[in-house]
Amino acid sequence: MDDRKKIILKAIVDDYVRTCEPVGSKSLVRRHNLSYSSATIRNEMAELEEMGLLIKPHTSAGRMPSDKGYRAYVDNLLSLPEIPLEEEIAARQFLSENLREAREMIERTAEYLAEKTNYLSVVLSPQYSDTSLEQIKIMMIEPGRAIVVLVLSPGVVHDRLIRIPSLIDEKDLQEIGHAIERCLAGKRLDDITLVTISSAAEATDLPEVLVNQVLYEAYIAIKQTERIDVYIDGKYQLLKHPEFRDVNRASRFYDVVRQEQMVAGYMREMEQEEEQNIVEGLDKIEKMESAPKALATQKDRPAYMVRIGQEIALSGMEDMSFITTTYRIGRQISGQIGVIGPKRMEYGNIISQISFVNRVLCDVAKDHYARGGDHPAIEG
Amino acid sequence: MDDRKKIILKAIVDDYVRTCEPVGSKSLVRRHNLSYSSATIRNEMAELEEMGLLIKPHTSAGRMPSDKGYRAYVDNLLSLPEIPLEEEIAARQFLSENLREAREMIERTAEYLAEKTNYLSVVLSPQYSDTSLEQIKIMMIEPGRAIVVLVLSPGVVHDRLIRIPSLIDEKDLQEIGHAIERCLAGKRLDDITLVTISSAAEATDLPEVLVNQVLYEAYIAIKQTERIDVYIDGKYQLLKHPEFRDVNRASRFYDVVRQEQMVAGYMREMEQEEEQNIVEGLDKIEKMESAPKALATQKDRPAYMVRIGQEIALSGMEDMSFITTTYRIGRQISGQIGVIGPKRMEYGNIISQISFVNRVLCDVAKDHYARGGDHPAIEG
DNA sequence: ATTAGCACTCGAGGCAGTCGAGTGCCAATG
DNA sequence: CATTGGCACTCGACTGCCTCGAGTGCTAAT
Repeated sequence: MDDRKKIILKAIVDDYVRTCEPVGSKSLVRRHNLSYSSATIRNEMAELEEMGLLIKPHTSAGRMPSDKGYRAYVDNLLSLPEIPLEEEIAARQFLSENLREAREMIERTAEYLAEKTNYLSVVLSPQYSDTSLEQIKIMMIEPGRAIVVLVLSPGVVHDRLIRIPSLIDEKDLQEIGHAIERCLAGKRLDDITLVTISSAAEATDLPEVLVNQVLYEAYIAIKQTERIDVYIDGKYQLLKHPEFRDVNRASRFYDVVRQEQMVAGYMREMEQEEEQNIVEGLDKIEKMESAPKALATQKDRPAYMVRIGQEIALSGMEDMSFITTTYRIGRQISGQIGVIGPKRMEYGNIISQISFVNRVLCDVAKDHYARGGDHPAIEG
Repeated sequence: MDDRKKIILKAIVDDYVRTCEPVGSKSLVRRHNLSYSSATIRNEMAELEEMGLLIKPHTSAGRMPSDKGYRAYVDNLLSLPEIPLEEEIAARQFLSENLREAREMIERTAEYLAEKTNYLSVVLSPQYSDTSLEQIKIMMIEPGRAIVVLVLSPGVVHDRLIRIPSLIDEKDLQEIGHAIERCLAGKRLDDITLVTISSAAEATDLPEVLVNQVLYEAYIAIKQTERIDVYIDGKYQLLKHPEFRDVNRASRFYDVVRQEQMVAGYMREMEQEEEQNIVEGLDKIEKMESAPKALATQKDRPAYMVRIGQEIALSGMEDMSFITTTYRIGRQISGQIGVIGPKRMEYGNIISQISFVNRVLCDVAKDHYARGGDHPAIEG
């Protein structure tokens, strides 16, 4: 593809993204001050159409990008705007202000991204690979009920209410708790199974039936920590985009979004693929080719993935584009950030934003975990 | 208003709710096999219009109910369908299956209601009036961080991560925790203030600066338990209703819904009013008049409130109707259940549903709190 | 290789006419 | 005297027709 074709394709995509209307040769020349006549453009357009990059809604209309056209645009023609410093300061402030729990950080990330992009944002809570259980405490609430508090190695805390046999009293529970802790503390989550945990039973003198039930509940609580939490924001703003005029289309889309766990699962899959692509991508960059779906940017800057239309393997999303990136906090913690919008999306801008947010989130998180107990003094 | 007018008004509202189209005299006669001619109906309609119960979009169109028309319908003409027994069994099952935390119960209530009504459902987490603090435990996570676990009198558990001075070690923290518990246990939440809690400082030998900070954080954690959690479901189904064709209208509505805390606050207000109305309502029922906004049904059956159009004091909701009811679990716990839909709403059906769900929720909750530690044994 | 020019296409928008489901009103009626 | 049949009128929805403008592809000239 020669340079002129590239310029024209880029111009068409840019215009179409702005206006949502098929763009014609004449107006393209006018709007971009091109140094070719409209006839030339027409010829080029015809060729681009033959290559499958453009489509015409009907004979006498202008052209709009096909999925393949967007693909080419994203892979080769993208310009990524810089995020100004004052915005960085604001974002950092927004994410870190009055921060207490990791959950809030994730929620705010989703909120910020939705706000800035006007599309739908999805942020997955961190997954902990190679994480181990540091502490486990069980506390009596009342006869029959207790709370399990788990501390994982990167300082993450989970808790869950459980039911226990009402015969167990506070002292018994303490004892069982200590037994479990002795048995599991320091173990990797993956290594904790019903079998490992049941060995804790041997360390107590209490009747096995009682202990076993507590062990089982504790086990469930531990496994529960691996659930992915999904934070979605900006659901409604999408309605403002013209492609959502069609109610059926909108409904079909929202039917997918409702199934948050499915979206989350899909994002995790994309993460795997992204990792592969980074490797391939670096490879290709050396050979001066272009990476296919993931653009691994210079080291230390986060990579991202773009899925366009049919490429999204979630039925109901065929008309959308999905941009994701993986955030990593230290080695153990990783999660996903994503933006979903119409195919007619401001790719450059969104990719800048998502990479930017990724970076800020990591910084804030590191800060959060590092910062000790320095804290404003008590008032009143 | 004579009986015939009532029949006609009811027929018009029913038809309009079904079709969303102005209903004319002739088709009304046809559809309902009325024993009057269309001319008679026309005369009656003209009078109903004069009374402000009906409106015409233009001269030669049929009539549709005005806000006041809906009001009259809801207050006097409603027929409340019975919920069949098998649905009751299913609902009970759905709400109580594998239930661990109270939160899940509320979430599921919202889900069930949205599913059944095809409108938007809002459920507020319980508020505890006259609640006291039963236990408070503080546990060290790592230097600088701890978790506060609070148990309130109806067996409700809250927790929150806090920051503490990193100089404090596990033993100190225990000591402070016990001091707080001694000082606060059994106290009503309303009676706990920064002053009461700070008296706990005197019970320890630790440096006041350190203790004060923990006390402050614990205080925040306690106050935090009074936050209202809002569970909303069915946001998207509303899009399927024809009144949401207009994107601007939809956007305006969603702008309100996004502000969940505002909606929650408004529902709490409605609760107050409902209580008043029940009293007045009972009064009026004795005098054989009709209650205005809240229809206090026979004792033990829950009351509900209906707000129609302009009556909703949330700007952006003028085109909607809002039905709420208060659930009460025992004396101390109460919360709100609501359904929001277009004014053209199946009032009878929704009111039946919402009252029904209220009843089931209460039953399940009582069950949940009563049930001891009887639980399936450990497997594996 | 580029471009000016021309014939052709197609959707959007404006206009007139028809149709159907309404209405209000009046005079006839049991 | 409440009810009803009949009639004239209204208005939105639909249809067909026309024009306009922004496109296109193709060809011949530069």
